[in-house]
Order: sequence, then structure tokens, then C-alpha cells
Amino acid sequence: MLQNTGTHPTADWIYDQLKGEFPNLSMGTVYRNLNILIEQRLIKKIDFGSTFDRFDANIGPHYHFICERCSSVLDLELPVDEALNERVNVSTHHNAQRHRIEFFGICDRCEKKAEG
Amino acid sequence: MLQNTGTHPTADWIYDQLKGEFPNLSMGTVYRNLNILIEQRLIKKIDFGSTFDRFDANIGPHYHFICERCSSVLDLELPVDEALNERVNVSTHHNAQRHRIEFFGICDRCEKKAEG
DNA sequence: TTCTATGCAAAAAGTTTGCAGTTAA
DNA sequence: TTAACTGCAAACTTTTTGCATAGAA
Repeated sequence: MLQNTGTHPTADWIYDQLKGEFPNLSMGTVYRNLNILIEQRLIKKIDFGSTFDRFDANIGPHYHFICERCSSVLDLELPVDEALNERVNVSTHHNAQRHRIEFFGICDRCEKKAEG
Repeated sequence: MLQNTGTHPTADWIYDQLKGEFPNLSMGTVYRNLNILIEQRLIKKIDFGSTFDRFDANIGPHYHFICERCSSVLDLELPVDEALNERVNVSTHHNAQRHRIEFFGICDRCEKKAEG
């Protein structure tokens, strides 16, 4: 089983790709192997640390902090750096209009709890 | 119906919060109203432009570009700015160990297609 | 009455799991 | 003979939808 595409595939896409080579491949196997690769830290799932959708009432541009202990998602005051979009547009042929940053670590509250 | 928490709630959490005030509230209503608020651009769903999980075979630190037309997720060459974590740690009491950036816009390929 | 919003339950979408059967060491 | 892996189908989790009803204008 190989994993060397340059893309960020969905399980579904992987299934379609491999279906040609292994005609009776099943989704169960795809997910099972993806999870094994995640455990072995050979790949990552791109997520927000929870299986639920998250909603954001703060419409203005702002960055997020995601606590890896309690999974809460917090707003940051850090000023948004619009120049970053330009950096992308200059160094690639994409047209980036905005961006989002998530910081990962341990939040204020969990740090305090750990000390307590 | 109110939406003014400072957090980034899951539908589930909202349901629990409102359950006290509206004892026979149902999940259907919560999701329906969240989707109305999204249409009205009063809130946002924090996602990657697709309902599927995405997997990343590139374990090293790197940033992503997400095309809002074709929903593909592409790696960027932009150098990762480790100093950003420090900026967060200095201005808040959280402990940020790493971060992730997603740029949103129209990708190379879709731009070309549009030009025809 | 008409229009919008709701509860409920069923369906859909995406992911995980149990089990029995293969295959390879 | 084991141990690891697989297909299949069923179960599970999260979100969406259909329908009949309730309440407001």
C-alpha cells in the first residue's frame, strides 16, 4: 500500500485510485489503513481536534488557538497579517484572498490546572 | 435565538446550552438555524471546504492553500515562521507549540481554466 | 388564513467495527 | 498453525430532511 501522492486526499479519493489496482477493495480497509498510518505518524488527518463541526460567531478576521488537551477553540488578539496573502501570490500562481491561522498547544486554563 | 458566546461551539454544545431554556429543543432546529445564520453570513463554519476528512502525507511543517472553486488542498513552499508561536505566547497565557496556516482563494489551475 | 419556525423521526453522509475468510510466514 | 490483513455488512456518529403541527402576523 502506497501513500505518495502530493495531494491531500479524502478517503473516498484514495478508494477510487486504488480500486483499479485492487478491484475488490473496500472502504473499511482504506480507513483502517489510514488510521494505522496516523498511529505510526506517517500521515496526519487535517482537523480541529474534534469530530464535530465548529461554528464561529466572530466574522471578522482573527486567528485561533486550539487546545490539544481540552479541544477548545479560542480567539486570538494577534493582528491579522494581510501581507501574508501577497507572499503567497508572489511565490505561487495561486490567488490567495485570505488566510486562517490555527495555533496548537495547551491553553491558559489547562496550563493552570496542570500546575494546580 | 442568540449567538453571542465568545467560544466556537459545536452544535451539540449549543443544544445543551439551550436545552435548559427550551426543554423540547431538537437538534434539527439547532442545525437548521446554524445554517440559516451561515447563509446570512452572521456566523461561519470552520472547515476545509469539504465534508470529508483530509489526510496529509507531508508530515513536516508546511502551509496549505485551499481552492474555493475546486476544493483542492495544496502544499505551499512558504517558509514556516516559528516566531509566530512566540508572538502568541508573549501576548497571551497560552502555550502555543505550533501552528497551521490555510490560505483561501482560487488556485493556479482554476484561474487558468477561467481565463479559458 | 398565511407564513415561518418547530419537534420528531427518518434518512443521509462519513467513519468505524465485528466477524469470518485469506494469505503468507 | 498462527498472525496479520481483508471484504463485507452492520453499527455508529454527525448532519440533513420531510412532514405534520404550532404559533405569530
